[in-house]
Formats: sequence, structure tokens, C-alpha cells
Amino acid sequence: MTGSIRRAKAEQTVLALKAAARRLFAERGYLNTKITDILAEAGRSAGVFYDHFASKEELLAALIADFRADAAERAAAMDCAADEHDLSDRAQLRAHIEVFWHTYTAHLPVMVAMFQASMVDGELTAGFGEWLNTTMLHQHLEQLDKRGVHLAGDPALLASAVSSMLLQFAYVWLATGGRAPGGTTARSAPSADEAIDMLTSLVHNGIVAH
Amino acid sequence: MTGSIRRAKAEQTVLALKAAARRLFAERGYLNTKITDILAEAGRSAGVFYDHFASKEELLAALIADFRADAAERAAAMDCAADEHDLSDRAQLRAHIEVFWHTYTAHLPVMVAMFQASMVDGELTAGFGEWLNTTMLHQHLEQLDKRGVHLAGDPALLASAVSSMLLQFAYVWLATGGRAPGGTTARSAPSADEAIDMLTSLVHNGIVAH
DNA sequence: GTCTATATGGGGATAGAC
DNA sequence: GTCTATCCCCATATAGAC
Repeated sequence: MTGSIRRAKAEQTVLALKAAARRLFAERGYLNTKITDILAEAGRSAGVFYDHFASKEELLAALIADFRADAAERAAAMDCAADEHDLSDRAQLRAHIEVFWHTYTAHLPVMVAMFQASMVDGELTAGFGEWLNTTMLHQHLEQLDKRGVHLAGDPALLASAVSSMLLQFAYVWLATGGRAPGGTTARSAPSADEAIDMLTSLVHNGIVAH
Repeated sequence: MTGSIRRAKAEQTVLALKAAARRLFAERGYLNTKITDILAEAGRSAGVFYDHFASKEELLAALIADFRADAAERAAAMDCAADEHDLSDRAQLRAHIEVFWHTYTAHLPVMVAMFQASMVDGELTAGFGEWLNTTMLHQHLEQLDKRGVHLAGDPALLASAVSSMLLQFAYVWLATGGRAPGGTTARSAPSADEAIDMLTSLVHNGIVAH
């Protein structure tokens, strides 16, 4: 049964490489991380990487798959179908944003990596915000629209704007280590809850026409 | 007077390099543009680049300087001091967003480059949105706050969120060639004016508490 | 499955002729 | 000032021993 032992060891190595990659992506970013660095961080030596992944992109794809699985689970944990939600209800909206925030936080390395990879790839640029944009926002907004709520603009545009804000804001906030943005205000650093509240208010008031 | 001739030729080369860089940044992005490419695009040969710039970053710095000059001019053209503005007035807010949009459009290559460079650099990540964030937004929001307007959150956080939205939305919109985001809606592509209207409504309603 | 050693190539950067 | 030629570093990727 040496076969299964070998497989187990390989599995261990794959996990070690993924873990190392996540650490480095969070620390220095995806583009600045060389395959060599990942190997070193994982305590493995040169050739090993290619025994498990064809390229750095493929590793990222694996991480994204892991992320998607977890994101789907978190989304499902919010129970019920999209048409039962009502984003014009503040509490529900906040719950959505909170899920987004915690998912983003939990997968920060992958988020950073996707973000940076999309800068270079072009193919990914358009498709990047989709898990958020289409999955969570666009449909909900269409729903509201059909339900007769007078929105601030075209649902697709609105969804794009809101997801842009959430993604970029979270990126700046988290990827820079939670330091308060702006910086001129001499206050104690705002908490994540404060940020989520602010985002909730902004979106809640912003998406409907007044 | 060969000295001045040489200087003039050098100046020409610098301009040619900058122009070539702008073209390529817009076309394939900053990170994907190699120094070699810029030289080829400018029709110059290998060594020339380093006679004028120490690195690609330095070239970008020069482009940013050009941009800042123009941006300052556009901002000044909106006349008057910051404390005379009132972002809670929809027309004034729209004018601000319009200036941002047109400035962004006019300097798309530099915007793309700054954006991408800041994503990778980390040093720049925080500092990137500042011309917009601090110059235009943060101060205005502080003003409103002091004037007793009840904002949706901490001015610094709000400013960061709004600038995040504007930058990311414009990036996705413009850098991907103005293709409509989302894409599932089978409508004719929305116009820039439509986008600006939407952003105006979103911000206008979003920043004040209701 | 994992290691060491090494081949390959792209792109940054410089030297020196013109 | 600009060109050609070249160096060199570093990351990717493979070969083959263990």
C-alpha cells in the first residue's frame, strides 16, 4: 500500500504549497510572489512545485476553487432564494454586506491575488467582480426594479458601482492592514463594524431614488 | 549652438517615449508593457530609454506630473474654494463627478497605470486615491459634517468608500473599453452620461443619513 | 514523491562606437 | 543624443538521481 502513502504525502505537499502561497499573497501580493518563494516558504525544494501545479496561475485557480466552495456555503447559510430577499430592508442589506466582508476577510490572500491577476490578465478583468456582482447584487436589484421600486439607475450599472465600491474599499482597508484610510482625521482607528455600518447606510440610501 | 539642438532633440525623444507609453498603457496596461515595447512603439532603439528615465516607474512619475498639472487646472476651472462648495446640492455634486469622469477619461492611460502600479506596490495602494479622496472629497465631507449635516458615517471612511467606487467603477468601465458591466441585461450599452447620473444619485442619496 | 542540478529565455541595464 | 551590441540577473521549467 505504498501507493496510498505516496498519495497522502503528495496531498500534504499540495496543502503546504497552498498555505505558503496564501501567506505570501497576503504579505507581498500575488505578482510579487515568485514560485521560488512559495517553495521556500513551504520548506520544499526547487523542482517540487511542478509535480503538483503547472504554473502559478493553476495554483491560483485551485485557491479560487477553495474560495468559491466556502463562499457558496456562506451564501447558502443565509438560507432562502434570491427572490425572498429584500435589499431595501436595511437589516437584510447589512447581513449581505457582512457576509461579503467576512468572506473577503477570510480569503484575503485569494482576493488580493485575484485582484492583481486580473490587472495583468485582461481576460479576468471583466469577470472578476462576478461572484459578487451577478450572484449577490445584480439579481437582487433586478428584483427590486420589477417590484416597482424606483432605483437610482440601471440595475446593471448600479450593481457594478456598488460591487466596485465594496471590492475596492475592502481591498484598501484590508490589504493595507486595516489602517484607517485618509488618515488626516486624528481619531482612533475605525472598527470593521463601523465600516460595515457606513457601507450599509451608503448603499441602502444610495440605490433607491428619492 | 549645437547644445540647444541636442536639447531639443532630447526633448523630442522624451515626448515620443511618453506618448508611446501612454498608447501602450491604454492598450495593454502598465504591468504588461515592457520598456522594450515602449522603445519599439516610439521607434527608438534599445539603450535610449535610460538616457532619459532611470526606470519605468520614473516615466510613470513624469506622466503623473503632467496629469496633476491638468487636473489642478480642471479643478481650478470649477472656480472658488472648497468651503464654498456644497456636495449635498445635487447639481454641484454632479459637476464634481463630471470633472472627475472627464479628467479620468482624458488621462486614461495614466489612470490605468497608477491604478495597476498601486495594486502591486503597496506603498502606493493607500496613497493612490488621494488626489481624489483628500483633494475633492474628504474636505467637502468634513465641511458638511461641521455644518451640521448628519452623514452616513465617519467622513474619512465615507470619502474612502466613495473614491473607491468612483475609481474602480471608472476603471472597469473605461479600461475595459466602455463595455457595459454585468452584461446579462440585453439593453443597448449605457452612455457615460447615464453612468454619471447614476453615480451622482448614488452618492447624493448615500452620503447623508436618512 | 521529493530532491539537486541545470538548461532556457526574457527583460533590465550598461559600454562604447558613431 | 542616439545607436548597436552585449552582459547579466533571475525566474521558469525540466532531467534524472534517490
